[in-house]
Amino acid sequence: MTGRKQDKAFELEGFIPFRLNQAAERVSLDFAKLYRKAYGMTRPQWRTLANLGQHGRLTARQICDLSMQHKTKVSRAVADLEERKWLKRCTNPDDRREEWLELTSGGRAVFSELSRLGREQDRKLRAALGAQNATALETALTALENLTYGD
Amino acid sequence: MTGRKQDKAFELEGFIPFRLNQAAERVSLDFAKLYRKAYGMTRPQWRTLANLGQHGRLTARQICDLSMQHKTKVSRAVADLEERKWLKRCTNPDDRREEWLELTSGGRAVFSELSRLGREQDRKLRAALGAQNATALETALTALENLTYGD
DNA sequence: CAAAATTAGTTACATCAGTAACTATCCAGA
DNA sequence: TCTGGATAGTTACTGATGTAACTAATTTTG
Repeated sequence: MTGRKQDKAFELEGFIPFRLNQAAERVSLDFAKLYRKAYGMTRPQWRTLANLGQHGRLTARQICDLSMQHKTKVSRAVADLEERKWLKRCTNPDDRREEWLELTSGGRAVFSELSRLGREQDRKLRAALGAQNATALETALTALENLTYGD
Repeated sequence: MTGRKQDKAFELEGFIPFRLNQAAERVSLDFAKLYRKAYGMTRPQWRTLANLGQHGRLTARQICDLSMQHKTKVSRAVADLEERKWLKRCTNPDDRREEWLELTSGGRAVFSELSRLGREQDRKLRAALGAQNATALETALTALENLTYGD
């Protein structure tokens, strides 16, 4: 007497990984449109710039680790940002395999403007969620960040 | 006296859209590995198959709407799934632009196995989070799903 | 009822991503 | 010090993706 053509026991809508993805996609698309339209930046470029803006001088390797992006993505993002004169490279004289990366003043200006817009989006999101839901979300996100169930 | 090279006022780690993305990426990567390794499926293929498994007969347009995927993704996913004999197409005689899509018995078997694995991952995730955090997350996700702040 | 606009779905083209292979440099051990 | 192995970063190749152009069928409108 159970459903024949549908597997009623599996509902995408109740599946946490699915819902998490939908929510993240929706929320981050808004911000992606911003940096894409205003500065013609891709996601890896924004993440690279943001890490340099936040942490100051880093190597490409450190950006990979911090942003959990593949090294080819970072390599290409760095090349693009350098092309736009938003960052400068400098070989580490003590280990000439590495390059120190730093934002130029132009890059810092872009970062400053985009982080202003980011804070604004975050504020709007929190307002739309309400204080209680925002807190619930942060609690849950902290728990997710500390998960090790996959290992 | 404020930081010169870093913009202390913007911390990626406190930015909800960023954290949501990191969490979603991490969680869904685990399941993506599963359907990729076990069945050589891409994400659009899995989502297409899952929607057909859950809802029964659908048109490509309906799958686009339900899964919020671009029509070219769905078109390609449908072609691939048909190639593997996991779905069959049938032109709607009342509107010959549309095609009804349905899983074959083979497709239903794949869906059944993958949804079993999905439920298992969901269960593990909830267990790792703990009941309280899982509830907080679901509350927050529901709130996010009902957001209209972007419009 | 014929022309124009709309809709379902596919395909061509350009861009973006990851895997693996590559260069250059550094380090560790015989 | 020389040789093998590791590491930072780039690039060639291949597959995935979105935009826009396309075909075919339907609906709308004058």
